[in-house]
Amino acid sequence: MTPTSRYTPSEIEARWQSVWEKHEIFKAVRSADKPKYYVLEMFPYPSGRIHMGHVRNYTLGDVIARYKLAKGFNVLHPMGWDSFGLAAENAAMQKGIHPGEWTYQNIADMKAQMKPLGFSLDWSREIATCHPDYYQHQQAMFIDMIEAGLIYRKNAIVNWDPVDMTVLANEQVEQGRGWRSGALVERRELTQWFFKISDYSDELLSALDTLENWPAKVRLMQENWIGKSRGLQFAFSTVNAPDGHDRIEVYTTRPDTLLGASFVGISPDHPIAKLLERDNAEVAAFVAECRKGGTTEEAIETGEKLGMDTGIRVRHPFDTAQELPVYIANFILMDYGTGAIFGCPAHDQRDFEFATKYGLPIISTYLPSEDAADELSEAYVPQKTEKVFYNRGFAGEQWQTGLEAIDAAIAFCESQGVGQGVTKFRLRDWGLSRQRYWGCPIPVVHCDDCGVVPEKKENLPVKLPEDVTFDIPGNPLDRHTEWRTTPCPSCGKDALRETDTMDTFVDSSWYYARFTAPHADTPTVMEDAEYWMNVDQYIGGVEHAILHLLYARFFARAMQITGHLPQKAIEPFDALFTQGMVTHAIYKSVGADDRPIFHYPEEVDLKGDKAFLKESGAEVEVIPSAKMSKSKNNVVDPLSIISDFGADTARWFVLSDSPPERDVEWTASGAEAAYKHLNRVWNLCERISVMDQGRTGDGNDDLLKQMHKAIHDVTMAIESFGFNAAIAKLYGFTAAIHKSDASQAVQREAILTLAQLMSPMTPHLAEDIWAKLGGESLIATASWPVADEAMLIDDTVTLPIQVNGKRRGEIDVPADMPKDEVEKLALAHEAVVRILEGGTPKKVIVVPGRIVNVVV
RNA sequence: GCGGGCGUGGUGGAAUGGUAGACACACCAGACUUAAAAUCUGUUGGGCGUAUGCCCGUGGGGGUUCGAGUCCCCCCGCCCGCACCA
Repeated sequence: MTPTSRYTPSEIEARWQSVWEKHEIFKAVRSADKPKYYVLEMFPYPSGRIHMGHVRNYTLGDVIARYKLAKGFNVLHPMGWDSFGLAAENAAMQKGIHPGEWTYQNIADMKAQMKPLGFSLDWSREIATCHPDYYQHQQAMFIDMIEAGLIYRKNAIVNWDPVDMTVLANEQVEQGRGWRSGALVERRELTQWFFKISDYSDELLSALDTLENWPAKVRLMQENWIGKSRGLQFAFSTVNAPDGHDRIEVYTTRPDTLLGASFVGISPDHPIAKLLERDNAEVAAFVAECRKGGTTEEAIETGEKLGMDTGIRVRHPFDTAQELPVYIANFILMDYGTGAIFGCPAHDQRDFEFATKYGLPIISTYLPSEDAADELSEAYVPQKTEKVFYNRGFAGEQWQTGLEAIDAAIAFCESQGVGQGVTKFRLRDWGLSRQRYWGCPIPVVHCDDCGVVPEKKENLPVKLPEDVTFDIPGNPLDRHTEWRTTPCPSCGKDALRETDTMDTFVDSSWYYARFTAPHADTPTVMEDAEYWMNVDQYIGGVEHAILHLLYARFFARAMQITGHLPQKAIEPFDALFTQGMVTHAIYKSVGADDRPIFHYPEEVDLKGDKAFLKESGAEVEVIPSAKMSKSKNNVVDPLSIISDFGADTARWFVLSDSPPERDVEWTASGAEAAYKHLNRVWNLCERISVMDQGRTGDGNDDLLKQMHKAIHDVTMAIESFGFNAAIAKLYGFTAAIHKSDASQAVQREAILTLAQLMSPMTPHLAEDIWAKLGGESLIATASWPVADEAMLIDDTVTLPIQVNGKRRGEIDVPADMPKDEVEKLALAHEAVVRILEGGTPKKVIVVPGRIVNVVV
């Protein structure tokens, strides 16, 4: 049979997209009589080009959105642009274009590239964070948050990126380097704005337990990042210390090792160290050395413990005759705990190394057993949950776990007036000031008389000036006198605007809320937020597990406090899904100068698992599956895939080959296979559409059963994010229709159902089949098919028969046959009879509908 | 170092504790064709004197169970996150 027409995705995809657009199928309108469903994919930075990662991310979201729409939900599925950021300024410097012009052009380009993919997006809600329509509301909320005490200014030692010439938050420093520039981060003292996220440490931590539909991995990463610890804070009294320092406060999570203390260490940034530094050249030199090394990779790798005896001594709180030396040590951080520790070399490897180096005593407080040697060759550091023998314990039993001993030690110390139990967090306040142009201006004014004054709300937005240049390093706002000069909102005198802008993570911390009322003249509208929030399903890369997702959780709380979000939105993302990357093989050869040459996929021919250059025929090395990267030339451009095969093929393939949480390898053969399959479905539709309508055929019930099974299986698979499994079922169902000899009516019903089940993945092809075979209205608005339970039950089942757990045969029995009859049949099976040799089995296990196991 | 995850054919991957390898790729064979492409059909975990039979097989070793890829313990390997955090 020859098809009367060919599958031409370019034609049908454009056609259906315009139909959907015309009918505003995906426009979300609040409606009291329908349950809502909010699907959100992490919005993109407008680099100007979409990549396969975007295609995968938005396809996953689109499958959910279209499925939920078919299930009768009022679906909100918006898209926007995370469009402030450094790349625009870099482009401005390199190409002499204004960052805004560059950004808006990229947005237009990317949108044009996304449209052909046919996502069910409500473009009427599109937002761009760099637009004053968006950031004026961010400025308004900033002012509210200052008033609510959620934002403050302080002098702080900050991470300074010397390449990007800006401050970075702790979260943005990776291995001592800037997360974007890769430059070694320096320390600078600046006056900065901070969000009081640390006030919410405990809350952000405990609320993680409520996020049941988040990946455990992400919750754990946040838990570790927040870093809660319980310990004892107390003071050593000093001997011969400088005036005003008759005590040194320390914090420890192991107060049970207090009797093993052999020294006190203070940070090079500790006030005492700073005091000594002033009039002691030796100390000054040492401290300078520590600071220099502090953040370098080298220092972390070698990890050499450096210390310097200050000459100061402290008294042990439980044995005042015992005096401990006070060292300045390079491994003690000023911003954790109190910036001072006591060292217990017996039970801390780092302290052990330090004590060995400087000849300090090593005193154990607990041992693995009562008769264990008290001389240690390395620190003894068991798990806190392990029971150990306390030879120098001072609270509780001699045999107890570390945890018990710590609790007992805190209680004992508190009762003796030596310090108190304290809970500390690793999470620091979020520094949001950036010395950049292309960000949301911080809406405050610095007045000589009134100090720091928030801008009046009626003066918002504080718009970025357009007339700026990037020919000089640094922030152009600093040198824009006209823009900077403004009347003080409080006294009206000439004053200066703040020239720092906000960290772009602020922009992405509330965009999900803005989508619920994207054109409102307030940041949010309560009724809309009340209706649409929370995001029912959020989808994005795991790389945002800490930064973005923690900030957004904080921001939702801050917005709730300032009246911009309802209480219910305090955790804005009900369910989170983190998808894997799209990877591709790398084709590599070695050039004349021994340098690797990376070949583009289109430059090589694949023969089996080997690859040869098209030009020369030379074999090249195939490095399996790595993240798509421009430098490795293993990038596949979605646009070329769409023009070769169509959007449906691209969508089908990224879903089909791997579970969505795992990486998927893009292969040319896989993409072609997807295309071939869609062609088969198309041809099948052609066959049925020209078939004689009066045709009766055979196996009608059989095909209908397979159809209901497919409805059931595909629905279950979609519900559980098993899109690859759903597609496997769809392959099977397609083959069943293909082989079927059923009547035209039944085949038509089957393929219409197939089209519906495929429609979340390949919406254009599905729509076309629907139209061709006379489906009612549009498939995009059709209700999801429901499996008939009665059709799922088979009359007869094939039961495998095992003897001692090994399969020896099978029997076909009616599905409702009683257990004892099944047992009789099984025992009569020739393989069982042969093995039993006339004996009787010890036991027969019949699992109805599943298996029979005979134990001999 | 701490925390988490993963390990199944040539490949990507399926398997509510119940027939391991669904589905797809690749390979091989066949049909159609002058030929090729496309399309269609079929085979494909390993082994056994070739079978409607048997043995082995989910990183390795042990255990629980009538039955383990799946649950428990130990080990090995790979991946990810965090890390001078007191």
